[in-house]
Order: sequence, then structure tokens, then C-alpha cells
Amino acid sequence: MHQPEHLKSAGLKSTLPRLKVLDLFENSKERHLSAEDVYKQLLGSGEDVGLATVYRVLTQFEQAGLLVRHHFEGGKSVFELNKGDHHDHIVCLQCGHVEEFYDAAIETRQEKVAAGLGFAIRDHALHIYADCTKKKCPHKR
Amino acid sequence: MHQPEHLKSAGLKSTLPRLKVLDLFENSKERHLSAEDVYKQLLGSGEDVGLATVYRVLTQFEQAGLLVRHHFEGGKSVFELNKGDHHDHIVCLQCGHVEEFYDAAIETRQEKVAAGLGFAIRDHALHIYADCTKKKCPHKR
DNA sequence: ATGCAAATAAGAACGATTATCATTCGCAGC
DNA sequence: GCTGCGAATGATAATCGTTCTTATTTGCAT
Repeated sequence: MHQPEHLKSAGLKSTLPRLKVLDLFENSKERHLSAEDVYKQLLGSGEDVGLATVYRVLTQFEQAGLLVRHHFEGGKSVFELNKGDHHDHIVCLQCGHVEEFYDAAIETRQEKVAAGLGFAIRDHALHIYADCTKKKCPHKR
Repeated sequence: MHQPEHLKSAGLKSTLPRLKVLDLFENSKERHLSAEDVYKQLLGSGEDVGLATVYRVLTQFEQAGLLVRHHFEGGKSVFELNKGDHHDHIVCLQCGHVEEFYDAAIETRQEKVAAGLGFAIRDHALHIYADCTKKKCPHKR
């Protein structure tokens, strides 16, 4: 792993905390992590980063376009690697796992509706909160 | 205005703060109000209610089905009178005004997508953040 | 009117996040 | 490879929205 280029092109110095956070997002099982998730996972790996630094780095990465921030219910911000695509989210009410999906029909309908009301869409968020219908929820929190 | 019945049927005593909050939602220009909006408007009207009471009452009203709570970006909860219908929201990025809409096609597509992924929808929120395309944004903050 | 459970107001407490600031680090220039 | 300086960090205080605690007040059935 040598993403220093990512950081460099974003105008950010390649520091240890930043490399660690980026690495975490690229190698973690869960794509969607909160600031505290990141902080705890780093501590768990023996890394010594401050919580304040985690928040700072996440915000910088968001501004640099490396991460995308989401506001699901529950108050806390959740981040994921920016794959460049747009997608919406289903949040499992049982385990908190976040599934992604994209539906072209929904996207175009949104544009139509907004245009009809005299708005130009800048951004949107579709969050579905649902129960997994499989017998046992397959995702562990 | 005599909504004591609303309160009564919800199992809530008809107290002054509760009546005032309910009245505010029924007579305010903006349908969507945060706890602080409610608190400030009441203070402005010379009413003397505590902020804690506002939060308590809003939560009770939500549980009683009188109000619906929304989580837009920005962290704070926003409430509106429960009209019984479901609708989604467009938030004007200029003035913060919230416009409501309902699109059957979007709703059905959501169900299909969720079912296809093995989820049973419990709740969902579609928030569109957009710019008003009219020359001057007609809504004042 | 009286009493008591329920509701209130004020402020403390809380969780998530941001700001402050002294110390440390990355890295360009020597 | 060393130096120096501005940027980045970590510890902690501060902030913001919200909830909890508790002593006091209120609605309302009697």
C-alpha cells in the first residue's frame, strides 16, 4: 500500500495518521465507518492516533474527494471510500450493515420531480431502513 | 383552537406548553420546525416554556403520531405535523425551505429494489438538496 | 377546595464534533 | 544527512444538539 500519491494530489502531506486512515478504508471489511469506528479500529491495531486527528483527517479526505460522508439516522456521520459513482443506501435495522444500490429509474424520476417543482438538484440522499428477510441476519456488527 | 381532544386521545394531559407547541405547528408559516425554532418562536411570542420541555413535548408528539420527525443534513431534528400521508422532501439550499412531494414510481421502485436485495422496508427517507431555479428564491429563511 | 400523579423549568450531563494550543513531524533547501 | 519552518498532531477544552435529574408546579379527579 502506497497511496501517498492520492494524498499528494490532494495537496495533503503524507503523514502517518493519514496513511493509516486511508489504509483502513481500503482494507476494512465494512465499507462504511464512523469517526469512532475508525478511531477504535486504529487503537485496536496498536496505532496511536488522537480522536481529534481522526475527525480532522476524515473531513480533509471528504473535502479532497477521497471519502464521501453520509448522515444516516442516529446522528453520527458515516464515511466510505469515494468510488466515483453515485449510489443510495439500505441500512439494516438489525445489524447496522449498509448495503448500496443504484436504480436508474429512481434517479430519473427524481430529476423530473425536482424540475417540475422548479429546483435544480445539487445532491440527494435516499436512505432505506429495512429488516433483512433472511432467517439470520448475515452481517455482524 | 381547541385541540385538547388530540392530546387526550393520545393519552396526554392538556397542559399549556403542549397546547402552545401544537398551536405553533398548526399556525406557523413553515411546516418544518426544529426544537430550537419552536423554542425561539414561543419565547418571541412572550410564552415562557423551557427548552427541555420543548424537546420532551416534541418527542411525545412524535410517539403519539401527532408529529413526524426528519433528519436532514445539519444534524438537528426537524418536525412537521403528521398529515397521515407519506411524502419525501426537497430542501432549498438557498433559504432552507422544505418542499414536499410524492412520486408513486419512486416508491414502487424502492420496494422492488429492497425486495431484490432481501430486505423488507420499514422506513425510508429521500432528501433532495437543490437550488431554486427562480430568479429570486421566493422563500425567506 | 384537596391531593397526588403527572408535567414543568432550570440546569447538569451527555455524546458527537470542533476549536485551541503547545509540541512534534514532514520535507525543501543546504 | 542536518536544519528550519510551516503544517500536522494529540490532549484537552469548548460547543452544539439533546437528554437526564430534581425540586417545584400543575391538571384534574375527588
